[in-house]
Amino acid sequence: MTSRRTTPLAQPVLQSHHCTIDTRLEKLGLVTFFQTLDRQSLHGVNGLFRAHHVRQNDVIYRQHDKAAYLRILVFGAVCLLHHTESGKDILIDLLQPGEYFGTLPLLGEDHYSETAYAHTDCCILAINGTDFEQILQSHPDIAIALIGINAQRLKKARDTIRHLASSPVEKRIAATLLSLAHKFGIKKDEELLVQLPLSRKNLADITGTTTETASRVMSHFQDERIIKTGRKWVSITNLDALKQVSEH
Amino acid sequence: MTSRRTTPLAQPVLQSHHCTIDTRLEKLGLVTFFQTLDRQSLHGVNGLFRAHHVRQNDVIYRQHDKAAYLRILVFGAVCLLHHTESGKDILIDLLQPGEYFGTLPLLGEDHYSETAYAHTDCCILAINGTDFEQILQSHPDIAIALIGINAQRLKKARDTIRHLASSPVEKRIAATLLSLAHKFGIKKDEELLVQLPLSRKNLADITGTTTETASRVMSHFQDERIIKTGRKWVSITNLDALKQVSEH
DNA sequence: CGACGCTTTGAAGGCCCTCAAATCAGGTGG
DNA sequence: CCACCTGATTTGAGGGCCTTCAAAGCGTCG
Repeated sequence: MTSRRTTPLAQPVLQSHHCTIDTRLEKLGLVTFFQTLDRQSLHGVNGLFRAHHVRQNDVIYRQHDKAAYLRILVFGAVCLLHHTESGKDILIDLLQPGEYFGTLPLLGEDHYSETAYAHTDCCILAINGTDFEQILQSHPDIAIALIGINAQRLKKARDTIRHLASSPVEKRIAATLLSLAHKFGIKKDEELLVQLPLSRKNLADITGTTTETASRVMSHFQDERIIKTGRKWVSITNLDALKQVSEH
Repeated sequence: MTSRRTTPLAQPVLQSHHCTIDTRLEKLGLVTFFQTLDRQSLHGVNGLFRAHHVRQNDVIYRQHDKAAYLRILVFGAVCLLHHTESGKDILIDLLQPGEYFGTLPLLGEDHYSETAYAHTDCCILAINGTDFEQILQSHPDIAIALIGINAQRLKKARDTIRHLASSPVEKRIAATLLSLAHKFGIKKDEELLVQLPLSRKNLADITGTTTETASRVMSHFQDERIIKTGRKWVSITNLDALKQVSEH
């Protein structure tokens, strides 16, 4: 290690083996709505997807573009965000491998209502509307599972609304850190490291506040020994204290 | 008219004919996810629903109750709201006839995540999980339509998030009035009357503000001749001006 | 008519945004 | 390996939007 890096984040690199048939099948099987499929059906479904590699910060699709593909993240992290007329961005979600995104006219939306970009280097599978409709028509189970996933997402969105409408910034940020730790956290020593580049601006866009306020809150949490944090990384050192703040 | 009522709202009364077979079929057919069914299938589906009458302010189900029925509103208006620990309520949605609400474990949620109550007297159809699963399994079209409806709801929730995170109260209230007018508005003279009891507190709970602030904004709009308003009613007199405020 | 509850209005104060500038980490190229 | 440069983060001061608390006004219903 001759490097001077101080970030504790692992920096995974996208390699060819991430898109072998085996990995693809594994990730497809991970997607909740394909979980009921056996290996053979999975093979059939796999053939309908095309794989793409995208570099960090590359845009995958833009808000208002015509909805053309449903996508599944195989490797990396994808960021979904809304642009508002006022210029402020809202970070809707950060996705991990196995999650789906994008939409299709078939699913009731003619245009993407958010922009998706590669938060890190990514490998992504895409399927068009015709092929996906074929899958849904022949596997009602998958359609039902998809309904369930969407219900979860709706619930999550409503939680966000509740927080925005009734919680002060400190509480919202605490709740956001907990949810990110739940999704991207890995145990490291006695800490819970959020394995994901996460800037103050990212945090601000998730919680609907400003970079400066997010910074102030994070500094405060660090003073209280609840977290350790640096440039684009966070590690939670006192989970209970953070929960306390988020519930207060 | 010997009454001293000054509210311009019509006060529809729940009567027996609202739950005749014909009305039930009509409303079932109205629900987006049953739109593809022919009359005969609709008859079959209808047999699986049970009708209930509820009085204004009666609770239909409570947040955290075990999810047991999917419901369809046939007559009246239903109000969905979240309770927060801090005691503040968030009004998620006001439903009109033809909309569905409630959920089922089948759809990915074991418990209701909001409370539903009758905003006016209502007639409601309910179906249990077993029967609904049977419908979904035999009609993939319906499952797909349901996915579309949920996508719409998710989109709407994200719009709300965007507004809460980046718009001042006045803009949020203007947007809310427009959306309510779109859903419940009826032309009356040169105005657009929102045919729904709507208190300042209701408005505040939808927009994530307080009764007092909602009142101040509404008074301001009335001063500007954009709306006419009174106890639990609103009528929009200058739609363009309201749009202007909401877009600013 | 009388009372309850919805609505309005006022004043004070706090939370958070805005604007501005300094500091710092990490990558780059010499 | 070091100096520089870019972009992220921190910190401060000021001010505005909204909430909170209080109290008065007024429509509706019994």
